[in-house]
Amino acid sequence: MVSTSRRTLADDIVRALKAEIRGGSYAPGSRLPTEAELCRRFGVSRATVRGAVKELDVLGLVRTQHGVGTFVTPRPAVRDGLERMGSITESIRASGKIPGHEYARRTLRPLLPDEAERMGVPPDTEVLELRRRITADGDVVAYSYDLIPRSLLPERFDPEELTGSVFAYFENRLGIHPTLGMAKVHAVESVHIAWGPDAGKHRLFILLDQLHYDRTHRMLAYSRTYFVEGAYEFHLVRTSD
Amino acid sequence: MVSTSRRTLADDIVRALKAEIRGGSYAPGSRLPTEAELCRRFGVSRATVRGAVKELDVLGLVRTQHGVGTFVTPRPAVRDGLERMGSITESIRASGKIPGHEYARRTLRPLLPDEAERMGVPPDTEVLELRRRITADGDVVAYSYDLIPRSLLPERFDPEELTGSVFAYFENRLGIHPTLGMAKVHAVESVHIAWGPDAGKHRLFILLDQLHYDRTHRMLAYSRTYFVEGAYEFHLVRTSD
DNA sequence: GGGCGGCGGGTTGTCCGACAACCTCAGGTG
DNA sequence: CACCTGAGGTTGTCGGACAACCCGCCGCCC
Repeated sequence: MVSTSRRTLADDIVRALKAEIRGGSYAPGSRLPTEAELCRRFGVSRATVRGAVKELDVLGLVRTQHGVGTFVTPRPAVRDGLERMGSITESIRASGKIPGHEYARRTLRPLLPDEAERMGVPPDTEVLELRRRITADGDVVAYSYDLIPRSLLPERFDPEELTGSVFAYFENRLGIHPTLGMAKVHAVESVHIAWGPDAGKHRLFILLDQLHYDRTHRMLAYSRTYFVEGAYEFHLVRTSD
Repeated sequence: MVSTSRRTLADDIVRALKAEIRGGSYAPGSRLPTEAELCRRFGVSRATVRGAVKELDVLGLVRTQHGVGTFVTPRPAVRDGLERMGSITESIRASGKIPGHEYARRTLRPLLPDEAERMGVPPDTEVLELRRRITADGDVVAYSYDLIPRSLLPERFDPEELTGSVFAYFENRLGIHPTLGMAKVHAVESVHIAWGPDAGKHRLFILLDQLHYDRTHRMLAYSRTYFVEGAYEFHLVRTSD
């Protein structure tokens, strides 16, 4: 959950209810069990249940009504969008296609001064530079350019072992969980971005110029991802108070 | 806040603390007063305070640590981005520039079948069609195209009274609060979008193809906003659990 | 002197029981 | 039929208590 510590009882309940809601156990708009019932079911006090429900409320999964009950919010068709941090690979797989990665460059080099400033790290930091293409069912979806601080990588790091999703590598190999991304969005038209067999074929892109952090605000990576216009569905859920 | 009802005590506390945090009353990373202190200060029970702090936690404004305290999260420079629903006008003003609106069309007409399907309303719905340019210090920032159901507008509606921000019109004149937007993002290259004095000058845009809702999921508007690439800083804060 | 461990105070997490505020709906009343 | 009233159920708030946890102090031991 949001807090830093281990796992609290409320967290467990949040996870359980999240899974049920997303899994469709409750029809959209239907009532959640009352707090008293949830107490019995999870064997915790009402204070704990209230904490969990409060979180689901703030997250927008449910809505509470004083004196009535709490209801699962009828979500529009698209659940998560661009505002949700997540692996591109994963979202491709979710759309029923098979993701692929083709690496063109995996080299260690010192950071240039302007890059260091953009990333907010010392100028002499050593980074791993990646260039790759991300594909879905063989079609190029995005051209990506990433810089990852050497200090995050294992002592004995072999660039060859980085073959698939960078996101998955962080999660599974390094035990690092990217949870925050700060991106700038641009429309880009250029024939110099695409390379490989499709060089020059794509020329219109959505650029995500992005800094990645974990929950402690440690800088994890700087990436520029050029999504081929039309090849990737970009959704965005926007909210206000 | 998130819940539907009036205003709860916890809501008031959330607002007060939000204002203080955003206003910089607490240094980033510093401690929030303890729950006990907040109880005394607001004259409420700990249950209420905990509800408020929980919300701030989930919203990412603070972070609680069991046995230590709760701390305001050190926010990166950019606070809100594209994922935050809000008036374009407002964000222009926030950047220190003066927003302007130039309307080219304000007409009532019935909806076309494909538009109706996209908006999820009956095919014969009458809508107000708007075409306008949004400027900052006189420079065009975006070309916008909006459709608003006639049923939301006052009985006696004069198109001429809609002169500035549509967002502000909703809030102030109609008492309607847009809180949710579902957008598709595209990169667009075309010479046929810009009109007026700058016709043909702009040809690269970021398109936000968006449906607006209020908190009860009532459809408020369908809009296509073409942001002139480079004229508007697009930030996006992405998060995961 | 330096390192280790325990202890105490402070803070958040959870529990319990109770009441207030609020909504719904059935039934009565005019 | 319209309106009021009340009972019952649900969330919001209250008060007090204890558990789990973190930190720093202090004394003990080597």
